[in-house]
Amino acid sequence: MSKPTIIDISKATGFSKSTISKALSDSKEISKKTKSIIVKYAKKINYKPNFYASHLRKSIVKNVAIIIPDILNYYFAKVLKGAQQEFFNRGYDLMCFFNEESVSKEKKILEKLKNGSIAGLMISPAKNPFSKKISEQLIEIQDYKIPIVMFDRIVGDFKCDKVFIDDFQSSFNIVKHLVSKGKRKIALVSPIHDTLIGKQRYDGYKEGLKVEKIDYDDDLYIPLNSGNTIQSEITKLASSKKIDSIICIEQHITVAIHSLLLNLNFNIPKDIAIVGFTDGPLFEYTKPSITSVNQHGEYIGKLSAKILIDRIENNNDLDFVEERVPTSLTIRKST
Amino acid sequence: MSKPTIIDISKATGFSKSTISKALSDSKEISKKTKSIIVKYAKKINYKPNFYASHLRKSIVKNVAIIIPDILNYYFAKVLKGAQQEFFNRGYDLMCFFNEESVSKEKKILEKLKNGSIAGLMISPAKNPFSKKISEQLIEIQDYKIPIVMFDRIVGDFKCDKVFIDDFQSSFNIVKHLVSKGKRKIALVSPIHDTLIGKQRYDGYKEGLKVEKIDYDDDLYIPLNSGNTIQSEITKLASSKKIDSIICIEQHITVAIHSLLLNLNFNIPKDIAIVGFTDGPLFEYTKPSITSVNQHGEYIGKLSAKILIDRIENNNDLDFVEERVPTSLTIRKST
DNA sequence: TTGTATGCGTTATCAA
DNA sequence: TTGATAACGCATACAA
Repeated sequence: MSKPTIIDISKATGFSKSTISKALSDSKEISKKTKSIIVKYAKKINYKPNFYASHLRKSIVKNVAIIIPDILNYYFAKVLKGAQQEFFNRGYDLMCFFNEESVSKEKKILEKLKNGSIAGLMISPAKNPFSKKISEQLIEIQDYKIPIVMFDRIVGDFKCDKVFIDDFQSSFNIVKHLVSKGKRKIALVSPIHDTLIGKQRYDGYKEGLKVEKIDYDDDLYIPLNSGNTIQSEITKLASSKKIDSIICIEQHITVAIHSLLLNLNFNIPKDIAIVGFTDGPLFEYTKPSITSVNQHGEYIGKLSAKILIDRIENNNDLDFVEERVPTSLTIRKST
Repeated sequence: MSKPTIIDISKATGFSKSTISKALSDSKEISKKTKSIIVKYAKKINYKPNFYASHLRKSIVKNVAIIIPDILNYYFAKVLKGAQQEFFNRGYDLMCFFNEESVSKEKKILEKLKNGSIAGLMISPAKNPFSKKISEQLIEIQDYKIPIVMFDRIVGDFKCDKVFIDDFQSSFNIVKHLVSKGKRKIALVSPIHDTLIGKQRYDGYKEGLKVEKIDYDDDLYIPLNSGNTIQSEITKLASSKKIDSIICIEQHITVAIHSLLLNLNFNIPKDIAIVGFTDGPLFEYTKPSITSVNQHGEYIGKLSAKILIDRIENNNDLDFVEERVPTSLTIRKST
C-alpha cells in the first residue's frame, strides 16, 4: 500500500481536503466531532503528512546539518551526541557530514548544502591553512539566510555565532594545579603550536607561570612539528632534572610520553607529573591514570544546537554571540 | 537576497519555466546556445533547485537514516563513518539518530521516520528484551516501501537485509590462536551471555576447544551479571593456576582484568595471556598491549550502505541477504 | 463550521 | 526547439 494522503482521508470521510488538513493540525475552526472522525480515520490508515509537500508549502525546514572533522575523535563524537539530543528534542532532523580533514571534501559538502535542504549549519572546519575558499562558501550559505554556528575550531575573521572552549584558562588552570602539587619546572608539549587554539593554550601557560612567579624558560616549551623529536627531547629534559612536570596538548602523544617516562624508570607523579587533554576514556586505563582537561564535548554540542535553533526560529538580527565554555580538570594519579 | 528560483531565471532570460528546467537538467531537447545562456545565468545568481519542490514532484528521495545505539562506542562510530562515506559518494544524505539503548527513544525516532522523509533505514536496535513493539514499527516502515538494513544487532525473526560479524568464527579463531601460543587452559568472560551474540561467541569458543581436543570445563566459563564478581573469580582461577589465558568479550572489562593480573604480579602473556574485542585504540596503549578481535566497523557500515542503496534504487524483490562478515585478530603483546 | 480556490517550485506531458 | 499547462500533497485566505 502506498503512502496515504489527505485526499484518501477526504474520500473516505466525505469531508473536503481543507477540512482534513485543518482537523489534522487541530485547528479550532473545526468541530470536535469532525475532528475526532478524521483523526481516528487518519490513525487507522496510519496517515503521516508528506514531508516534502508540507515543507514546500510552509517553506519552513526542520533540517539541520553538522560538519565534523572526524567522528572517531572522541571529543567530536561527544559534540555530535549532545547536538543530536538537543535537535531531536526540538523536532529537528540532523544530517551528519565528516570532512576527514580534507578541504576538498568539505567544499563538496558545503556545495551540496546550498541546495536549501537545511535550515541551519553547525560546523567545525577542517584544518586549513588557506581558509579563504571555505569562508566564501559559508558566506554564500549565509546569503540564503541559513544561520551558521561554528564550534571548537574557529575561523577568526568569519562572522557567525561561535562556541569554543576557554583554551587560555585551561592551561592556566593546569599550571596552578601543578604548582599546588609542588611542581615548578613545567614543560609544555604542543603539536598544534601553529593554530589559534595552540597559541591560546601557550598564552595561558605563560600567564600561569607569571602568576605563580615562575620564570618562563623557552627550553621547556616544546612545539612539535614532525612529531619524532619528543622522545629524545623528553629524555634529555627528564634525565637532567630540568623538568618535574609535563603538560601535553594531544592525547596520543600524552600516552606516548607516559610510556616513555615509565620505561626510563621515572616515577609518575613523584618525579614527573603529567597532564593531558581529552574527553575520552584513554587516560583512565593507563597506569598510573592521567589527569586531564575535560573539554565538555556534549555540552558544547548542546549549546551550539541551542544557539542555532534560536537563530533559526527567531531569525533575529542580534549580534553574533561568542560562547567561551570553561573546561574542568579531572584529577587522576599522574599529578 | 532570498533563494533564486526558476522563475527568476525565466524572467531574466526571457525563456519559459519549462525551458529553464529542461536546460538545467541538461535535456537534449534544448539547443546548446539556449542552454549555455541559461546555465551561465543560473551560475551567476547561484541558483540551486529547491530541494523540497523537486522531491515532491519527482517523489524520489535521496535521504536515508541511521539509528545507532551509542556514538561514543568506537565500533559504532566506525560503522557510521563507513556508512556516511558510502552514502555521500552515492549522493545520499544521511540523518543520524542515537537510541542510547532506550527502547522508548527508539520508538520516538521510528515514529518520526514514518513521515516519509527517508528512502531507506539502517538500524542497530537498542538492547531490548521485548522486541515486539519495535518490530511492529519497522514493519510499518516497510509497508511504505522503505527498505531496512539491520546491522550488528540482529532481531532474529524480523525480515530484512542483515549485516553482522561472524561471532562464532571470531571466538573460534581466538582459541586456535591461543593454542598456537601453547595455551590450553582458556577462560571465557562474557557480560553478554544472554544475547544472541554472546551465545554465538560461546559456541565458537566451545567448538574451538573441541577441535583442539581440549575438554570443556564449565568453571572456566564466566558469564557476568552484575559485573562485580570478576575480581575474585579471576584471582582465584589465576592463583590456583587453573587458567593460562583469558578471552574477554567486552573492552573495558578486558582492561580491568589486565590491570588486575598485573597487580597480582602475573606476567602477561607468559603466565596468563589475554584477548579482547574492540575496534578502538584502547588496547594499543596498555602495557603490554592487548591482542584483539577487529570487528571491521567501517566495512560493516560501507557494506550495509551499499546493500541499502541497492534495494532503494533497484527496488527488487530478491530475497533478503544476510552478510556475515569475518573478523580478524590483531595480535599484540598480550598473547 | 465547512468548502473552494490558489500557490509553494519543480518536472513531465503535450502542443505549438 | 520551445512553451503552456497540469500535477506532486499540503496549507491558507477567503467564500459560503
